[in-house]
Amino acid sequence: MENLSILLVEDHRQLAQTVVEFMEQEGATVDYAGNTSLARELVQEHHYDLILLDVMLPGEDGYSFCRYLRKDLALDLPVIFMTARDQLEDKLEGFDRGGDDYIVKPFALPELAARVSALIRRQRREVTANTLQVADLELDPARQEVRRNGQLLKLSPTAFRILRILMRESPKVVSREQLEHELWGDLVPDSDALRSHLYNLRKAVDKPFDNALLNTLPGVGFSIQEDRPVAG
Amino acid sequence: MENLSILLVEDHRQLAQTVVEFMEQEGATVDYAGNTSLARELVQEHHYDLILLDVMLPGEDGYSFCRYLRKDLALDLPVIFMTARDQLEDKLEGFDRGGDDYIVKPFALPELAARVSALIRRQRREVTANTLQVADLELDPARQEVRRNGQLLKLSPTAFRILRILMRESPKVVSREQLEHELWGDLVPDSDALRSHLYNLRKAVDKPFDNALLNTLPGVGFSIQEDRPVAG
DNA sequence: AAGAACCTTGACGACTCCTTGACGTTGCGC
DNA sequence: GCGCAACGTCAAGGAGTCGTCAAGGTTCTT
Repeated sequence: MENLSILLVEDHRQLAQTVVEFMEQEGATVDYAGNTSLARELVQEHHYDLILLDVMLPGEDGYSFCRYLRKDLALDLPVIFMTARDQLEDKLEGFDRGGDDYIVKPFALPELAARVSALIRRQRREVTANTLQVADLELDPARQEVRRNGQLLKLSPTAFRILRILMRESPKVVSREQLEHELWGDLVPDSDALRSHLYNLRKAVDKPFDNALLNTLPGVGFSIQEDRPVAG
Repeated sequence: MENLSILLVEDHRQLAQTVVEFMEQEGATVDYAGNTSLARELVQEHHYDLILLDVMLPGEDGYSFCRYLRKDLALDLPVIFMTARDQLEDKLEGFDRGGDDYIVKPFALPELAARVSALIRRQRREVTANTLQVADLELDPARQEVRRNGQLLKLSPTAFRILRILMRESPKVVSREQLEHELWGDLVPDSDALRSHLYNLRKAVDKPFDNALLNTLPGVGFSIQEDRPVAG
């Protein structure tokens, strides 16, 4: 649960506070919205690893908000519905709208935490310690080794973590915010240390080779993928 | 559920048969094992998309089998525990051993099916559609890439956002107010910056090609679509 | 205790992007 | 036809971001 960034959308103040406190105690950072209009703003401005979503909300309901996430924003982060509605049709609707899990109130907080972890682990491809591969680049999480074209690369621990994030997300673009939060949580360095790490990472991964795999999209983020042709 | 290959590990004959029949009726192919030694053989010889796993089995239990899958075989396919044990510790153990979901007997078969689908869709990264398409124009939000006729276009972040909105709404016309609000919220620039962005967008999207896709409807808004008939 | 590895910080130039404003063009109402 | 408003075109300026790299300090190893 470390350095997870979670958005909680829930109109019951009491329950919301309980969940927030528990999750933060587990090491997550939690933003809270009591309705979907605030949630819509938050979701456009920040990166979240997972969303906890109540169904019955004032105004727009949770189902509709989930659909908006999937269709309009094309966000594929895990969504867990949390609701008192335990009818089969309600659950089916939740999954049908793109939800990943559906937990009925009242629930035990540790179970919620376990479901969150399970979804994050799958999303981050941490179910097994299999090696990640992008083009001729291989990362072995168990051995803490990175090879390119069979050749072992020497990376600092932080550079390794960054590369691992970029590779598991490949070919998606990873925002600076997401990287920083996953690396440091709430303790992001004052100055722009990420730039230095990226510089060193590039030096190790791309410099000794012909084609670059690590791309910068100015103002957007970074990605690792083969042959991103530069347009004129 | 089409063409899914599922392994069911369950020692209760009656329940097993019910689940098999339901899942096959939904279009899946189901192999069945009443104990983990058979399951171990099957899993090594065949590919499965997902495993439905009872906890209490003769001999080795489900937890242990799941652990074996993850650690020894390094298989990352989704695993759903199906069991009558509803205690919190049991559930936590299930997730802790690498399970993706945990459903308590008795359960409704459609709910099981929904959970299976949700896990498959996440595993395959099919949670969201990955590209928007209008005519020969394709936009991939995750990669932050736009192609026309297969050719990668270079767009500024704002131009990209505008195009994304227009393509999402296509072939509808998007008003200037809607665009400005979605781009900047309440902080719309003093001068008419949108005009510049549209100009640059057009330069990238339409200029290098024969036919224009980006249309202006004076006093109304903008749209992106092929061959818009001239209004009378 | 000495040394190595590592992370952070700061400086600098280069680059990108957004805004702004100027000017020409189109189109519609009168 | 005229005038106004909306639109297309384009360049310049400034804010912010990025690549580069070295120095200092902390932690870890030996």
